[in-house]
Amino acid sequence: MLFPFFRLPKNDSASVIIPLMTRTRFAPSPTGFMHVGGIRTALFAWLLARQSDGQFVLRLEDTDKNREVEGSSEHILECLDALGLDRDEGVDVGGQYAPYLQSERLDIYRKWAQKLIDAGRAYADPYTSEEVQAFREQARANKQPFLYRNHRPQNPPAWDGTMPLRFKSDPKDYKWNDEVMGDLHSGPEVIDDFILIKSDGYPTYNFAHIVDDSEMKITHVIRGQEFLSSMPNYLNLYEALGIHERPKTLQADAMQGAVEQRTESYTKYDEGVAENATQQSTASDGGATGPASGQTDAVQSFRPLFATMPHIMNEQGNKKLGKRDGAKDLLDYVRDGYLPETLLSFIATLGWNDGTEQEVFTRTELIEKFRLDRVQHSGARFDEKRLLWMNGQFIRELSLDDLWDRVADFWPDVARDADHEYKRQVLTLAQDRLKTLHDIPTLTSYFFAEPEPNWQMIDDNKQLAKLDRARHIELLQSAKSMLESTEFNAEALQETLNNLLEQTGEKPGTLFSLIRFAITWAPFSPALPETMEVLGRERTLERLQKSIDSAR
RNA sequence: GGUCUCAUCGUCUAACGGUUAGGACACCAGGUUUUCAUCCUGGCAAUCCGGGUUCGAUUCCCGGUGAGAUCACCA
Repeated sequence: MLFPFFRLPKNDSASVIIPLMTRTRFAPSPTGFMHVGGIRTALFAWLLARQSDGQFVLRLEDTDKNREVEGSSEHILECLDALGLDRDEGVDVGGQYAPYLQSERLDIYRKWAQKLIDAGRAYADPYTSEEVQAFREQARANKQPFLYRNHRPQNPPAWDGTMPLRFKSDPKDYKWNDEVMGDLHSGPEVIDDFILIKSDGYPTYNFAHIVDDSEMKITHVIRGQEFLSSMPNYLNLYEALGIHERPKTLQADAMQGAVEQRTESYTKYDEGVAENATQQSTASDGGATGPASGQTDAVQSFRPLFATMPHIMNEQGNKKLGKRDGAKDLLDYVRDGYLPETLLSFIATLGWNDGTEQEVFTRTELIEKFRLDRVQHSGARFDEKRLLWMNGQFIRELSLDDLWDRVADFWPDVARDADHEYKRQVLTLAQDRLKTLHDIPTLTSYFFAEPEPNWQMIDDNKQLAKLDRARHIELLQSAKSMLESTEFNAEALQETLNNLLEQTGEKPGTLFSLIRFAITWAPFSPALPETMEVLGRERTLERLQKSIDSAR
């Protein structure tokens, strides 16, 4: 019922969808490397912010000091940077709601917790973890779901910070709307007294994210399906904190107010024009939660909209993709020669499409076309073959200059000191054969180093195996003598090769394969005339002779 | 076990209740006067099952079944 987009009535042109001013956040915990699942959540949040001139916030949820992994904060930033997901606010760039590191916000959580205690909605948990565990096992033995609130202490001690602080829940039915999943509902049986603050003084995710999203005026919470079953608890906590759903009318007003100024907003990101965001939030009558709005305190109490992403499944399709189940570090894909554009497009289309038959999207297209209500409800499997195909598509679209810059780290060692212009020629030939930048060495090595003849390759070839060795040599000798008097450009070479074809009476598949092997000794290579042109007369003829000499 | 979510070719997916169920990846075949690749053409291949509503159901409803998630002092 609450849609983040407002569709204008159709006038003369096609209908225009005006995005609501959004503040989204990506809030990972620094507990290891990032995989496609995490980065997709970040991407969608980023797209939502960018398509509405909103803000994208990076918050780090480092409240579990036991699971924290050294260096993962830097890793997260590296991943976001690799895909060009820039932050408007966050741990690395600051912002008016700093700090964005949860471990530096403990006093804030403490303050909010105190409000709950004062209101009688939070209490100290007097049990030891062993005692709670016993309750849990008892419930299991009775085939009952475990609910802590069934053991809620009659007279809990005053909370001194050494015990966990629990939420005193108020179990009830809930109905709510999810921007992706649609209308959802739950019963009281799933609501429980969960822990707000742990005995080590850190808040749990369940508490901290609600506090922070509210303080940071987040409008859209995007997260995975694993949080769906916690939603009723969150709704109960929002209620206890007096944070209400954003009224529909206010939202509509906000969008209406934004209409005049937003009609051209799509192109602003690419043009680097985003600084009028604050003006707009003022103009939108406080409905848009711009930080500079004079009415932010009123806005602050609104609950964000929720968008639940389907899981990305492992390759067997039987489990949520996870770090322990073969999920790869996103940066590994970059190291393996996948383009950021590919990853962006691929990850976006993992559970989303625009309803047309378009398969590949540029960054700008994603910003224009992404819609939460077109996100899939069911989990999608990660298909590396499709990723490979898509990468080839993007590589072929690159200009030579662009490709040149990107392959700098992928050349084989033998190419290190090669002539700049020569390397560019080689790259030109290789471009439409590359699937990843990592393919560069296998595709180009023989342009830089003399290949070792390997007649086994010829004997393994179906066509060439039909001829005997003497014929192989005879053909190569004919080729060599004809090529000696040929100008070494692709056109002339092609003509010579055609003449040779006529003269020898061989089929192209036979003759050209033989020559190709004798020159490259590689399983595959670019077209023959072009290859010879780039190699040059001297080297081509030398290699032919060497191959003839090595025949056994 | 409780609760929640999901269900179209092998995979990713499209289809205001009326389509020969469309596209893409993969695979197979053919073509582009060499191979691998690119590119082009063609082929294979799907609505989980059972009821109901309807003139008509992939689509709406109910029930199965299957899959996933969750039930932490993790996020």
